[in-house]
Amino acid sequence: MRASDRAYGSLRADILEWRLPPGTLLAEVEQARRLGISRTPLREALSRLVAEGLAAAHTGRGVVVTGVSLAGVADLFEVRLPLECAAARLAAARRDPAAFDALAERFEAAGALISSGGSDQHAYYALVAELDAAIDEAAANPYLVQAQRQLRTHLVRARRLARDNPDRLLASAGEHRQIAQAVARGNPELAAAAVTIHLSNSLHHLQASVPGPLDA
Amino acid sequence: MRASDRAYGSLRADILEWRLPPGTLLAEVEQARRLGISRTPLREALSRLVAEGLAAAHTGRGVVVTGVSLAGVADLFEVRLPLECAAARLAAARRDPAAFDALAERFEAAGALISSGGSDQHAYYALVAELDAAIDEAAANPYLVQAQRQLRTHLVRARRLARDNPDRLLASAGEHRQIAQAVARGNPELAAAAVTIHLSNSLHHLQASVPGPLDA
DNA sequence: AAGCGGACTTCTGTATACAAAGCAGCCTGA
DNA sequence: TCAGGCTGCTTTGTATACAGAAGTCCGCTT
Repeated sequence: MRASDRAYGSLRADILEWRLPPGTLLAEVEQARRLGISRTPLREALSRLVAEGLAAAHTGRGVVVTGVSLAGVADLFEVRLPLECAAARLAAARRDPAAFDALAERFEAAGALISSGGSDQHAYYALVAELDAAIDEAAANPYLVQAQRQLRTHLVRARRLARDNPDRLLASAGEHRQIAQAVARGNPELAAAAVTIHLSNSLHHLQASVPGPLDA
Repeated sequence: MRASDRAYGSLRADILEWRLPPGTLLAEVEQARRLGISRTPLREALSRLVAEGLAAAHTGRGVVVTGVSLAGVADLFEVRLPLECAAARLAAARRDPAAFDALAERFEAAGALISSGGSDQHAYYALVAELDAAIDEAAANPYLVQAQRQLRTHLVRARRLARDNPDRLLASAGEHRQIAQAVARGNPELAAAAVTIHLSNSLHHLQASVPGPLDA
């Protein structure tokens, strides 16, 4: 594996998990030393982060980790809604029913686990990622996948703005189950409706649980 | 201006205008010599092209210019439709009426110019780009703008698959006028409908006028 | 004659050295 | 005392040299 790929993955994970919080200056020599590589591959990693919107280049001062604001989250969902709906519609038309039936059952089990108090938030988000991946695969559209990937990257950071409580997680599991079921049944409009409901609730929860906006 | 930026812009324009046709191998040393720069900034330019989807990295063999296929165009429009509709809806809700009234009039004038036989295809596409930019600005959503930019890049190349005739250009001008009018009136659903009609016709024209698919 | 193996060639990936540009801090002059 | 400019220092941007890997071509073997 290339050093620039490792650097990119490492920095990306650090930013997504807030180990490198917004506003952090990513100086080339400093980060290169930290990751044990030279400046050349590090620069490539940084340019990828900038292209992705996770960092911004300040002329003459290096790149800084970009911020996540509440207004930005609203913008994010304005684009997510039509895109996720389109993905769900396509997936419903082209899906393998068995795969989405299985996912629906797993979301039902996850709901039971959450309500019994034994939930693992990390595992739950991994399951959500599985559903997203299954929809992407069923939609079979590289342009859609790429656009979704960009948005989901920013979504991961936005999640940290809200503190998920068990109630919301339980509701979310139910909404995801509905999405999986609709796709499994091959009903595009039902799938789009389920996605609309989920994203609407998700955004509302985010906006309601954030104390104050964080700067950029 | 940085050398890597110039190289990126130059290569991007060369690919979009088919001076570097699909399948062309972009060897680092060769391109660096051609552009009069060293390999380091050239590599950065190439990585940006790869991230954008205009080139693909073949391990051990450099990067090659990606192809445009008819199937790819269908995928492209599957994503364009929901995204452009969303942009039109947002623009209709947030627009400055005067700007879009002016654009509508210019499309009407362009239609008259086309039907009189004095059309300039390049100038017409520039006008279309102006409408796109106005919608982006009115929508005021950076995530949307970025996603659109990616798709439109590929669209520019796809246009070369079809040979535009004056009839299609005339119809296109009318459709764009309808979009501009709908946005000017502040009617989101009307704007989305106008966009749907335009994209549907546009894709149909593309698919009907292409003799055979080009490989990747 | 055809398939396989090895060495050569050429390419990318990485490191480092150099140059240029921006910023900060300080000094000087009014 | 404040404004302006200058110096030096840090930082990025670029070039080049080196190493590793992959592909290719030729020759050998079967």
